[in-house]
Amino acid sequence: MSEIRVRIAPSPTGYLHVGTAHTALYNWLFARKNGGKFILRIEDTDVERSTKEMVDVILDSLKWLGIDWDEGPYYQSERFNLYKEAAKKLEKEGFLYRCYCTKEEIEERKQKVIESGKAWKYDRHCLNLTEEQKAAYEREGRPYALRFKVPEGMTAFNDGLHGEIRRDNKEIEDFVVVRSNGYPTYNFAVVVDDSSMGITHVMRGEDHISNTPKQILLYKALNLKVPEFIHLPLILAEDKSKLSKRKGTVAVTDYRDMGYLPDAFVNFLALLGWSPSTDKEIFSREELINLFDIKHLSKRGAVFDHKKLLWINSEYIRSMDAEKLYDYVKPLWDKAGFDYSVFSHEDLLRLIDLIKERARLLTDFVDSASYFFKDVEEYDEKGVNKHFLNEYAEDNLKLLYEKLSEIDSFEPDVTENVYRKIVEETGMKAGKLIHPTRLALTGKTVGPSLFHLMEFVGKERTLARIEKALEFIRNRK
RNA sequence: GUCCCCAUCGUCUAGCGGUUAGGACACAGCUCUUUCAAGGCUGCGGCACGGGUUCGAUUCCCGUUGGGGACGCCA
Repeated sequence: MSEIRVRIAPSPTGYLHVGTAHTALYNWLFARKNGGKFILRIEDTDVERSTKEMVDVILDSLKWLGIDWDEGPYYQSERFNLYKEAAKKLEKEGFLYRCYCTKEEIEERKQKVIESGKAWKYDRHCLNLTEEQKAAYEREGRPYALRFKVPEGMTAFNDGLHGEIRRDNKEIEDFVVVRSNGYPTYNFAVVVDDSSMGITHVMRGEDHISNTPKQILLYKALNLKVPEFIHLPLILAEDKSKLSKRKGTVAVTDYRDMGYLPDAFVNFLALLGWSPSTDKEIFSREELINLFDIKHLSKRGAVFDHKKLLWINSEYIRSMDAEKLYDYVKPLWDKAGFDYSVFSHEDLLRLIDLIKERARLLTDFVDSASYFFKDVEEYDEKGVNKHFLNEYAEDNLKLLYEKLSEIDSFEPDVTENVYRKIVEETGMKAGKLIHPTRLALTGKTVGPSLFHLMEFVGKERTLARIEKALEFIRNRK
């Protein structure tokens, strides 16, 4: 059997869409599983809308996802000769004809047909031109597009997921192959490229099913080998329609910026429309590659479930070791302007271990951990009412200040011992000491184990913050 | 409107003629606990409908309904 060659062919008219990332991933897994090649091709034949910036974003997104390519990126804009040649050949052999219709002319006729309640299909106006008319148009210097003359008959293919899909050619209009500006259209460029790149399996979204017969017609006209087609179900928005910009976040870079881990994101994407038939949910890349199999693809579109993504992400964060996490977190701390020079690297790692138990997003390492690096600016309002403005908080904090001043080590068992002793001696509930302290030290009512976080806040800052809290309480009373 | 695709808990899914229809997320409750998470336990909840085929259909076939996609000189 010959080598498997697959590709992803994003269009640089926007960011890398999660749907594109999804098909990229499946193609990549398929190639890696079977020792094939994964090729990247940039489909930039739409010169009006394609930009270099988007090419960079797409490349960055793929890299972030850890989806590496073996060949490319190829740019369609650099392969015009191939298309030109193929078009010339097709025209010479009578598969194409020149269409001089303008957009407006077509639109006008289209409207009429639709108003009369019929389905529109290009009316072959230019196929039926007389020689005189053609000559007149040429003399006029009218630009023309090249259309494919769709023959009568039936076009069928065997989809790797859906089985046989057939379509009456009557349903297919004479589609444009080369635009009047000389650029090839998608359907044409794809065929030329997939063929010349030796693509054996075309795995793409099922929104391309309707393009496939057109492409097969072109393969046949060009006398080329037709690849295998596998049409993947789409990723759906909450309302089950195709996921789009309007319906939520679709750019891969946005997920990166929101604090998702690439491995978690890939894990989530992999499970959207494919299942390894096990009870497991968390898979390493290697496992995904080993388990990936077209037989276990789903045919129905899958709703992008943000809650599950979040859960998977938190699973990854919790099980990742601190050193690795540090690489992701450090830039975020820098960006937030945190001064972490008071901590040694080892301390920072232990700090990460402490925070990661409760983190769901990488941004949580900033949002719910600022008190390790910065002074407490404000207190949670509900917490103030509950833990500060009562009959015991002030006295307890005063007492704690005193007792904590007397110890030098702020290791968890030492500080905890201070609290336990007070509890023992006074018989009060530990919570009456712990909750006010937490609020004083962090400004929050939730967070890691108090004695563990206290270790990192340290004696000096702990005492200062208790003092500040006492002042706050006095002012509020 | 025409053509095409799809159909198991709210969501992602396992299932490939005989199962108490399994798991995960979410949700609810309990538990653990210095808070919040995490963890543990429990609960809620599903084969769209109607015909066949068969001793027997979630599973196979047909139809209905529902959802989605494509109908560009976008990709």
